[in-house]
Order: sequence, then C-alpha cells, then structure tokens
Amino acid sequence: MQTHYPSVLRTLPLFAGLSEGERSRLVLGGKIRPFKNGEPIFHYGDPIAHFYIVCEGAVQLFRESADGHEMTSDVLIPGDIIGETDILQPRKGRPFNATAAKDSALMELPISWLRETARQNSMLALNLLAILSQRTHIASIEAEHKATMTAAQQVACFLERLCVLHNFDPRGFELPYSKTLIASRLGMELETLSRTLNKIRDHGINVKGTHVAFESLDAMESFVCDHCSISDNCREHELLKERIVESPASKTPSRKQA
Amino acid sequence: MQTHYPSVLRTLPLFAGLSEGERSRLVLGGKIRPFKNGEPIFHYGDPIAHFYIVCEGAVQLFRESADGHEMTSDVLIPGDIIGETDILQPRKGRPFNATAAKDSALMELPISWLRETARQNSMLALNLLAILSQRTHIASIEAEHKATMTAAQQVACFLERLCVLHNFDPRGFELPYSKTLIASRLGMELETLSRTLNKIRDHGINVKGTHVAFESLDAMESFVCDHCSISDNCREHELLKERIVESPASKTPSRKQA
DNA sequence: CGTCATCTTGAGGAGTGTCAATAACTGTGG
DNA sequence: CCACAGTTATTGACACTCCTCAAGATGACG
Repeated sequence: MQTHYPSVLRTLPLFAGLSEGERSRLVLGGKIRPFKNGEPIFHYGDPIAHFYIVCEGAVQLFRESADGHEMTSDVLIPGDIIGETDILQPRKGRPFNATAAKDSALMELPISWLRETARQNSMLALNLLAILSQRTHIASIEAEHKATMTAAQQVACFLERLCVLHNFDPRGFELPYSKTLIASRLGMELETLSRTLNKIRDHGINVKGTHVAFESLDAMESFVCDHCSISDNCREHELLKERIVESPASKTPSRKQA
Repeated sequence: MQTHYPSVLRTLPLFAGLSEGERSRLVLGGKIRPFKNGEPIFHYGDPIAHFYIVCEGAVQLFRESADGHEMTSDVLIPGDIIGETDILQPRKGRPFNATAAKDSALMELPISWLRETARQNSMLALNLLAILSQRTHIASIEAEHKATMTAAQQVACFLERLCVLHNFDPRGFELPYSKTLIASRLGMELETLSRTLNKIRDHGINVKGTHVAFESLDAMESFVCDHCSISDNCREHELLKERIVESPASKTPSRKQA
C-alpha cells in the first residue's frame, strides 16, 4: 500500500470541503499507475470501469473518424480528471481515446465507488456539479472562439491560457508538448499553426522553435479580445499582467491558479 | 395561483424519480410567464436570480461581441432548462442573452430554491449531474462537427436532429424557426446556409422555402456519418428510419425521444 | 399597393486545407 | 564523434470553402 500521495490530491476541487478522513478513505480505494509517453490509457468504446486523476505528465483525449483523421478534444494536466462525466450516464463505452502525451502518473479509482459516494455524500455531488458546470462554460467559450476568431487569435489565446495554467514565466517559456498536438487541440493543421506562429510576432508573441516569449501584453490583449464576447475570458490577461508585475524575475512562482 | 401545469413538467428529466409531492412542492415555488416573439428574457451580465423551464415556444441563447456579431449557442424547445449550470458556480452574471424566438411560455423558479433542494435531495442533484453530463457530451460532439464537417454536412446533420427532437414527419415538415436563426445556430452566414440548402438535394434532402423533405435516408446517412467519429451520432438515423417504417403516414407520433 | 423583414443570388477575396519538398531535431549504433 | 534513420517542423504553390459586400427577389402585413 502507498504511503505518500501526489500533492495535487490535496488541492483537488473534487475533494474540496471533504474531511481529511473521507478524503483518505476515497483515495485508498485507488492506485497510482505510471504511463509511458504515447502509451494508451483506454480506447474509444472501452467499457467504463474506472476514472482517473492526472497526477503527473499530460494526457491527450481524442477521437478518430473513419478516414483516420484525429481530433483532440482536450489535453489534461495534473489536477484534471478523466471520465468524471460518465459517473452517472452509463454509456455503452468510453466516448474518446485517452493516451499519455508525456511520461505520466495517473491515480485510478473505481467509478462505482465514486457513484455510490456521490449518492450519499452531497458535498461530493455538489463538487461534481461545480466541475461539470465549469466544463460546460468553457466548452461554450471554445465553441464561440472557433466560430468567430481567426487561427492567429485562437493560437494567441491558447498560448495565454497555457502560460497561466502551467504557471510559466510569461517573459519566456518552453512549449510543454509537441506542435502537432497543439494544432490538433486547436482543430487546425500543423502547417497552419506553423505559419500562424510567425504571424503573431506583430502582436507581442515571439515564438522560435519551442520557446515562447510574450513581449507586449497590451498588444496581445487588444488582438485576442477583439472578437471575443466573453468578458471572463480576459481574466487570463489580468493574471498575466499580475504575474509580470509581481514577480518580474521569478521562474517558478509558488502559487497555483485561483 | 395556477391550477394546471404544462405537460412537459411531468416528463422533465430534472424531476425524474421524485415523488409527486416533492415535484408539486417544487413547481409551486414558480410561476409561468409568457414572452412574445423577440422579447428578451434576460441579458448577458444580468444578475442570476431565477432559472427557467421552457414550456412552450422556443428560446434563443446567444452572445454578441464588441463588433456587433451575434453568436447563437443554442435554441431551446419545450422541456429544456435555462440557467441550470449556474446553480452552484455563482458567476458575476448571466453568461449569455436569452430571447424568445417565438411566442413562448416559461416557468420561472428561484435559483436559490433549486440550490437548497439539490443540497438536501440527492435525487435532484444526481438528475442535475446527468443533465450536465449529457450537455458536456453534446458540446463535445458539436465541437468535433464544427472542426471536421463541411457546411453541407453540418446542415444535414442539424436538420436530422431537428426532425427527431421536434417529432416531425421525416417525409415533410416545416422549419420551426427562421433560417437566419438556424444559420446563427450553426455558426455560419445566412448566405452560406441558403446556398447550402440547394446543394444537399443530391443527398436526399429537399428544401424549398421553409418546407423540408427527407427523400433518401440512406443517402443522408452516408453523407453525414462519413466524417463523424461518434457512433452515437448515428442514432438519429436509426430513429428516423424507425419512424418512417413504423408510422409511414402519421403526422403527430405520440412518443417522445428516448 | 407599399413597406418592411426575410431570403436568394452573384461576384470577389481572405483564410485554411492539401500536397509535396525541404529542413531541423532525436536517438541509435558503429 | 559521426553517420544514419525516423520523427517532427517549416516552407511553398495551389485549390477550395466560406465570408463579405451588394443587388435583387420573395413573402407577410397593414
């Protein structure tokens, strides 16, 4: 039996408000499994027996159509949960493929367990509701972005969120995964992404190879927010500005996203 | 006080599994409000005090960006719920505008009430979870469609779902709302939709004015499902086929969608 | 019979996808 | 340390889809 658990489990929104006892009881029902880069976690249509908490690395969620085209719906990072939407709605099988996009560690928990707990512990059910509600909101924002923004604006917006989510230094950071994966995530072709990265230099984003540097947050802001109707979305800009002002030279800020 | 309630309230998934007593207690806390075609229900950013159940008519949910561009995220019909995602996550305000797209009747209920009930009645919380989970799944399908299907395929797919959801006769029905609204819903321009409707005649869909007739479900199926990776999605085809086989001349089938 | 909203049709252009060739990077084994 | 193969990324030329702007057609309604 494991003696130490990843720190992400302590700040997990899913377990927020639960007592230390309940939390550890839940966690004891699962085990941590390592996955090599590129290793599949499960496939589309597989039976749904477990859900996962990403502890380390990154996980690609994707589907592929008959003609072999691959469509990435999300890339998860530590703290994210896989399959929590399938706790109640018993589908025929997994609605997407999941593959490790880096060497990763996932905590695997039986889904039946979570289902029972949600039935009895209203706190957990409400946490789930909050997570799903947030997910729906983000999906709606992304749909709007795809419909109203150019490829350049989508890429700029993506790089901002990437920087905030991973707590990178806005003045310079390395892309955490391949451009192929990023392009797929954004629903565009690799060639389009490659060309786009050269065009957004005019808007304060300097990309060379895997290195990204934000050189003018003001230029970025006016560029990205123009065609976006969601004022919430501009929170990323605020967070970036705060970061740059507060810690102009720190490479590993200590706080997590709010 | 009202003496009769719309029939949609009896089959509402949100209230599934609740006793008749609990259900009527919930419903007594709200009132039915009529809205004229085009009348706003609430605006983006408004404080969130109520949620709504669509009883009659249709409701357009949309946002508009600074440049005046309007983006419809959904069109709701009787049985759908507005604002159930905001029960827990207390946002600054409404995440979209809501406007009656026809003369409509909505049941208005205080959101605090639902919040309290969800805390105490785990059945209601689980129903909410199921609804949100379903919504997330649909959002993911639509995102994929926007990314991988041509305008023609999206229109064909939309018309199918329209027919199934509204329980229309596949062999001939009238569009329930304007083409302008449909185009906005599909994230395309009215001109593109207009042109597209003439092109999909080759694929078994005959549209003239507001009249739609499905003339070859097989042609439609091979056309729509080609670039779609979600096998669930083809359930619409199955339902259409059943409908045509079982009730070749019925105009008002008696059963609802599963 | 006008007036207004809705829809259709046309021509031109911006933005992406597609195909193909080249370049840069990564790891392996001699 | 270098040569090699395999993956990943860049760049160019071209086609196609969809958006934009503009003009006309259709339909609803007083």
